[in-house]
Amino acid sequence: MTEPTGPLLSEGDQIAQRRKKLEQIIALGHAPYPSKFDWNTTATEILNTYGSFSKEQLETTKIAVRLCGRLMTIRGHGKAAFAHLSDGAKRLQIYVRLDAVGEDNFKLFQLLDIGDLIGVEGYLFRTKTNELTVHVEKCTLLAKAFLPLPEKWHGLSDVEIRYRQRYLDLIVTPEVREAFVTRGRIIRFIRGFFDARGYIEVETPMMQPMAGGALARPFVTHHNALDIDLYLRIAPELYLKRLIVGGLNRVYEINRNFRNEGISTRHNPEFTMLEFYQAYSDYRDLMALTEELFRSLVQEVCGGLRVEYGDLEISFEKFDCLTMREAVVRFWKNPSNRPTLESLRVEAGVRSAANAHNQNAVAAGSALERVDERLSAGPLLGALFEAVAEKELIQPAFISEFPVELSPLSKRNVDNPAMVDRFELFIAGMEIANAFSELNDPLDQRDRFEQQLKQREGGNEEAHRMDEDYIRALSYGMPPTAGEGVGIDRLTMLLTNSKSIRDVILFPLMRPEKKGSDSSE
RNA sequence: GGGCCGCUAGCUCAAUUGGCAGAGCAACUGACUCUUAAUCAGUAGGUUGUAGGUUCGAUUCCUACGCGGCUCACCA
Repeated sequence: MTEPTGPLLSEGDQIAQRRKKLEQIIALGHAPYPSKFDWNTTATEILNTYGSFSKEQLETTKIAVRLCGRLMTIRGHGKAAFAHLSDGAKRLQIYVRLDAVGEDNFKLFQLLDIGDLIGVEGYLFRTKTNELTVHVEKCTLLAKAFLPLPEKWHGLSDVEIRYRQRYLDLIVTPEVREAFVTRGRIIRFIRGFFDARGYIEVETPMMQPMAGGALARPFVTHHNALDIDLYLRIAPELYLKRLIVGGLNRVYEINRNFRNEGISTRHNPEFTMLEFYQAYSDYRDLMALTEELFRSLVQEVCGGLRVEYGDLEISFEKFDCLTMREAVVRFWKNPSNRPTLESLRVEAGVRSAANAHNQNAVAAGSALERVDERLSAGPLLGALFEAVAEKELIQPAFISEFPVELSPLSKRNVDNPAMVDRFELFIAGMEIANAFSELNDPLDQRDRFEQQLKQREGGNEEAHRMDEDYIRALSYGMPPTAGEGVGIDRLTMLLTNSKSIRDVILFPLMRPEKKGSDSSE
């Protein structure tokens, strides 16, 4: 026979077989790729509606159905066959027999493969084993699958293929579909939550002449007509606060941020953030709002306030509230050199704590992370917190009292200007949210930017840049405002019990697949 | 970027000290009109991630590279 052309053929014999079958189907007079199937129900709908109907009920009231989906299994018995049809969400069994569909249609059915998309019409009945099944009277090919699906029993377990070919993962792994359905519900719930509270959803630039609002390295791109470099945003923060200046007193945005950093189970270069800003409020107001948001969200999505996360059980019934200093003291491992709350108020105390911590770290081998004692007092406290406490914060905990050096956009604490009015929410050892009272003093903001510039000159590529227009905006007067960011991907991980961020991002960034070999073909 | 691990048929996995590369599912041929991991009989399917090296002989040992996973660093 003449060899069919095309790149697919080189991938294996099964593809050639399926192409041949399609030729035969066409020869039988069927359209290979019809544009429509006139369905009136789905597998999910049938199972929901008639799942409780008895055999007798279905016999007396013959329920006619037309549905379509993907063939997931076929069990042939000569002149009859059972198969399962998936609508994406659920599978419904179908029963095709020669005397019910007729000889021509049965020929078509015999040319179908697992993976094909088909439509069937018939009526519902229950089999001997009491499974709700469609007694098919006619089946139609809607699209042929040339590539075989992964094995029906073990499914697809190669994670690389799962991420690279997510479509395939979605076809054969029901939990994956579930996770992304949940992600959609989470985002929808959040929108409803803020809409109900008078917030306006806005969209601010993803491409910015200067990447600000966070401390991170940006991606660079170029606009040809203006001949300028642009940065993919690392945060929407400074734009959202410009809107507060403009009188949009409550705004939120759910959108992508891009950070040119490493990839891990908790980091994807593009990730989704919720940011919201509320005028005439401070960070304490947001703490209350955050608790309310999380409790109602978890209740809605998980049906209760306790969720399983790996080996952990997370309870959203109670949110802990600690200062950074308190957290360091509480989770300090070695009782013989544990610092006191008071000692961590002053630089000397922080330094001796850092020194003691590093001694503990040496004693503990590689189990404890060391801190860089060259840091100044504020960042050193932050480093101590990360090394000592962060991973221990399993149950929801607000951490407050951040050093000003770590927070160039936050308002100083009235009583202690070395600290800012800020909190972060930690759950399962992950930072989930970050909020603060926004710095609205343009002079202080300029000073903070200057400090950042010095760090940048010192080689810190993540330090913030000077944003003159942002200072100009603040100079028109910004009301006292509180703002918060919530990492949607990590939140989704928690609520879908996913241990990798890649399991909640449909198409996580992967190194491109290497092209098949050389130029000789 | 560092460390550790993995890569064998379309999929899921085997292969003894280095000695003919196998099974199940999927596919193909045949039987079978209530099966559900359908069953039964038979057939085909491989440059063992890539490139080198050691060896009479490499899936197995060594080196480099590629891709991925976990982990550490950085961050959210």
